[in-house]
Amino acid sequence: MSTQRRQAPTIHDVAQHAGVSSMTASRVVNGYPHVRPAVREKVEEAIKALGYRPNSLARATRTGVSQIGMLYSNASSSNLSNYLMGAFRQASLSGCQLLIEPSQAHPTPAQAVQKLVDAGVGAVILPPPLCDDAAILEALEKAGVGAVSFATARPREGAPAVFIDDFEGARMMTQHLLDLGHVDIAFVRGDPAHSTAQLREKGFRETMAAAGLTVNEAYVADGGFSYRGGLDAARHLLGLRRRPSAIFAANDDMAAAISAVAHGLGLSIPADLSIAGFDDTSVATTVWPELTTIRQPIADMAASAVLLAMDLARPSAEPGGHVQAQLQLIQRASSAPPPA
Amino acid sequence: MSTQRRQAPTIHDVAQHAGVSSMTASRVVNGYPHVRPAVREKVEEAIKALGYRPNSLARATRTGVSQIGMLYSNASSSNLSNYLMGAFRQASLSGCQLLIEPSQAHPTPAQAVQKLVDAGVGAVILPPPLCDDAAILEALEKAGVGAVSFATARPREGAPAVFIDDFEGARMMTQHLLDLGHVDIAFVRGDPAHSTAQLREKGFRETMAAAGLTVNEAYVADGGFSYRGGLDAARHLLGLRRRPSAIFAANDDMAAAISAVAHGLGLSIPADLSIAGFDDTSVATTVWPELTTIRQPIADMAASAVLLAMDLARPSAEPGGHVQAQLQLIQRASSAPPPA
DNA sequence: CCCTGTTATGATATCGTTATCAGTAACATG
DNA sequence: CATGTTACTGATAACGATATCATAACAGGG
Repeated sequence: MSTQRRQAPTIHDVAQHAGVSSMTASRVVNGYPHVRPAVREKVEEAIKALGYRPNSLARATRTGVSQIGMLYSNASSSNLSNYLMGAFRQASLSGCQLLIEPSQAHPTPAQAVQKLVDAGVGAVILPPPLCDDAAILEALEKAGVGAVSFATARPREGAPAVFIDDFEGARMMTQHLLDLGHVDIAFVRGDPAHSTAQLREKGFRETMAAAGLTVNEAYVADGGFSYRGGLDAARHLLGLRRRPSAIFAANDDMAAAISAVAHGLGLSIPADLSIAGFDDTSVATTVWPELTTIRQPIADMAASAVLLAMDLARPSAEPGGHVQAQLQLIQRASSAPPPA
Repeated sequence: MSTQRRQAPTIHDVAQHAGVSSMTASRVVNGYPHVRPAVREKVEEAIKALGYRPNSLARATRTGVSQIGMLYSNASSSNLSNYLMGAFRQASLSGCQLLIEPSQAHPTPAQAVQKLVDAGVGAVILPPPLCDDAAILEALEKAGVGAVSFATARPREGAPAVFIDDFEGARMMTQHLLDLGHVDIAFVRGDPAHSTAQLREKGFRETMAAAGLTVNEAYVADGGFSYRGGLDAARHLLGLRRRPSAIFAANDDMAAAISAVAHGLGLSIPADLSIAGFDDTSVATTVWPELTTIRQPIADMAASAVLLAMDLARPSAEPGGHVQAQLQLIQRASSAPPPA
């Protein structure tokens, strides 16, 4: 019978409790100036006492923050949950409404963008490869809708973007394998059409060179970023007379495929072969042993993208900044020193 | 310079355009009765002409729909993006605010729930195994906060729940393999502590029995729902003197592991061995060949859960209903008739 | 003392929507 | 014809928050 639902306290309750007007309470909540320290403290106590939390929906109606459009493509599907999670969490906090649109649900990406524009969004977030699509960017500019590039390999000057340093990530992983003592390191590259793939390969090659090692070209295989391609690459690399002691794949899907082939050949991971991936998608912790990989803070990046998009949606839209996310080397069980 | 941002039309614009009051327009938008057909039509034309879309945030402030809490656990991580996507999309449409909380970020799940209660949510959505946790349910009832069970194997009477029929899913898949002509069908079961795992095994056994086949107990292996467990199960099953012609794994992770082992043994899939999974998680389309599996409409289920939770959060909360989602057999390249 | 300016606070209007209630018109009933 | 009883419609007031403007208090300069 104790089903009395606690009504969430409003800013008026806080104001009354503190003996001030709701406007003053609002100023305290938002950290605005022109409030005497004594009053500020009194309001803060009231907030604490009542457990007040601002209602971001109501706030948004008044401040008029418009809707933010967000596209997603199947390509990033393995990281999709993190992408969505980070974006939605931030949207909730900031009280903005997120319209998500799967770009593959439309004949062309441009139509997906158009749908969002028609829905009245104030800005859109574009993941690759849409963020590098000149036609889409032009259409958005024409409609007066700002765009935030997400995880683009080539941030545009003067346009807001959130991205990682693929080169640096590949460098970190290559260095990790070198530090373990590996010398015969193979690389499975992604789809060379993606600038991301090029940067990762460059990071690998330059780090090897910096260590004074020459890259054996037989040790560089194409994997096209897919599991299927990874299978083929692994069969080639592990069938060589002189096997590499470590394989660095440009993404986790390919690394998982390499793991499968290695298992099949009776190789023990990581005792006989070290494997490294990139992205830290769910497959990295699904396969056994779990993959050493490079994690991108996708959720944080998505949250940043939402904030940038909200800035962009304001009438006083400034060019907006760039946010570069920090990468992290996640060392798991798939990498170890080479066999003696 | 064409940066004029289109102000989204409001219901007042619609009303003015149609020559009625905004209240009448609101009634039309919400499908309420007591509007003359002629007027209704006029308003609908205005809506179309102006491209009006209701502002769900503003709507929510007035209707006072509170926040909905949503927990998630790593267990369902492979379907996490669909879970989040469906929930957030519905929350956006309904203008409710979703607070998501990773249960593994707290020492005990009960603390995660408490955090949501303290935040003032009107109801929470509980995925397994939390939805079957008596202590948590009791704590929620005490706090006067309703709970919606998500994907529970045992929907509680009188409590809202969204679920699938695991038995039926296993039956569908087993029947699919039988229809292809398989007789020697092996089964890799999940963690027997999960009621889901039990139901799936039961579905397999009863369908085999219904076809007049006795299940060879050597063909039933434990996989514990993990890739690692799937590897062991596959080594056992594929090492038998008389190999099964098809293996049905109780989830996709285990099926992927079976695929990896089969590749290693030089078996061709599906020519030499058919493999079937369950859940249709991302790994099902990552591995090659892609897995035949059972898809749960997780996104739709999550959307239903949000709607149930919103009903529950209303002061006039009714016991709330049960929603059983439809399963779908997804036939991909990993299953085919047995070798001649 | 007035004048001007700054800082702190509150009153009021407003965001886009819906709940509530009052009012009108039409129609049926006695 | 008087009198309900409906079906319809709109005016007004909320929801919870902030923007804007007005006001009060106090300071310093003339």
